Amino acid sequence: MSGRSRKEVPSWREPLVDYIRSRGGRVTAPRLRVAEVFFGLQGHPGVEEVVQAVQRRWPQIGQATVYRTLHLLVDSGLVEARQFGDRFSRYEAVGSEHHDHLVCDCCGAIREFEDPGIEEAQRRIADAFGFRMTGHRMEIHGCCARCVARQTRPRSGA
Amino acid sequence: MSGRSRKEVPSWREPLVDYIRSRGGRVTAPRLRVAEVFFGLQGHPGVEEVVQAVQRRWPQIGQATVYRTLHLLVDSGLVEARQFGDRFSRYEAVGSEHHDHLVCDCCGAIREFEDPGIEEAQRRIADAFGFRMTGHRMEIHGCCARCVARQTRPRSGA
DNA sequence: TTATGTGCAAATTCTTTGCAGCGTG
DNA sequence: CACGCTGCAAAGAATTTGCACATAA
Repeated sequence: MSGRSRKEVPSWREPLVDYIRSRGGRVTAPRLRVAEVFFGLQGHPGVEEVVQAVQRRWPQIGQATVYRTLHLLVDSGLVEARQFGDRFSRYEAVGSEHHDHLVCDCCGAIREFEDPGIEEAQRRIADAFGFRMTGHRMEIHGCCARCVARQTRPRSGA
Repeated sequence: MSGRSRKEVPSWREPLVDYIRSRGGRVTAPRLRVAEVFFGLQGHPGVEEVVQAVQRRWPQIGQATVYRTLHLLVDSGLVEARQFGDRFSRYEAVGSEHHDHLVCDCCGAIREFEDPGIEEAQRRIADAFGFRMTGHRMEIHGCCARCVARQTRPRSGA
C-alpha cells in the first residue's frame, strides 16, 4: 500500500532488476512478464497456475521459462517456495512480516497466521542448538471450521 | 527401550498386524520385512534408502512393495511422511512425543527438537481459527553449528 | 558482437499402476 | 479357494535439460 493506485512502478521490479544485474544476468521481457503475472496472483499458486495465468496474456512464453523465472525469484529472495501436502511446489511472495500456514487437509484451503510467540520460540531454539537460522516454515494441519461443520474427513497421513 | 534386549517382539508388530487386519488386509512376509528393516533404520530415510536396505537382505522385494508398505505404515499411524527441502518424501517412525526439526541447508543434517511452548502455541492458534488440529509440522532452516564454523553456505531458497 | 535467455520437446526423477501369478485367511 | 498382495515393467506427474535461435548489453 504505497502511494498512487494505478500503473505505478511495482515494488518488485527494482529489487528484481538489481538482483539479475548483480548476477551478470539479463533483464528480459519474459522474466518481467512472468514476474508481473506472478505478483498479481493471489494465494499460493503452483507452477501450473502460474503457467496458465502467464500464457493467458503471453501465449508464446513456455513453461520452462516460468519454472526458470520462479527459481530466479526464489534466489532473489522475493519469493518463497513451499510444499504443503501436495507433491508439487507452491510459490508465495515474501512480505515484510513472516507468517505461517493453517492447511485444511479436508478441502485444501490454506490460511495464513502470524504469531510473535512462535517466532520468538524459534529464535530461542535455534540459539540453543548453535544454529544460524535463515528461515523456517510451520504448518498446522487439520480441518478448517467449515469442514468440521460439514463433517468432511481429512485425506490421509499426518 | 522396553525390556529384554535381543530378538524380542518388536513394538511395531502388534499395532501393525491389528491395523492390517482391521482393514481386511493380509499380513504378508514382504510387509513384515519392509517394516522390520524400516524400523531398524536411523534418521529420516527416503524411499531410496529404505529400498536399498530392504534389498540388501531380501533382494527379491520390489520397490513398489516398499512404496506400498510405507503408505500402509503411514495410514496405520506408525509412521509419518515428511518433505523437507528435497523433492522426495522422507519417513519417520512416530514416537510418543511430538518433535520438530532443525534442517541444515548447508550439509543436509536434520536434528530433532521438542518444545512444549510451541506445541501449546499451535493449539491456541488452531482454536482461534476454529481449526480442528490433527497434526503439524515445523522446520527451522539454517546452518548448523558445524557449517557455521566451516563457513559453508546454504544451498538456496528460504 | 557474444554470452545469456528462450521455447520446444525430450530426458530425468520420484511415484503410481496394470497385470499375471502367488499366498493368506 | 477367493481375494488381496507381489514383482515387474510400463505409465504418470512434476520438473529439468539440450539445443538452435533470439536478444540484452
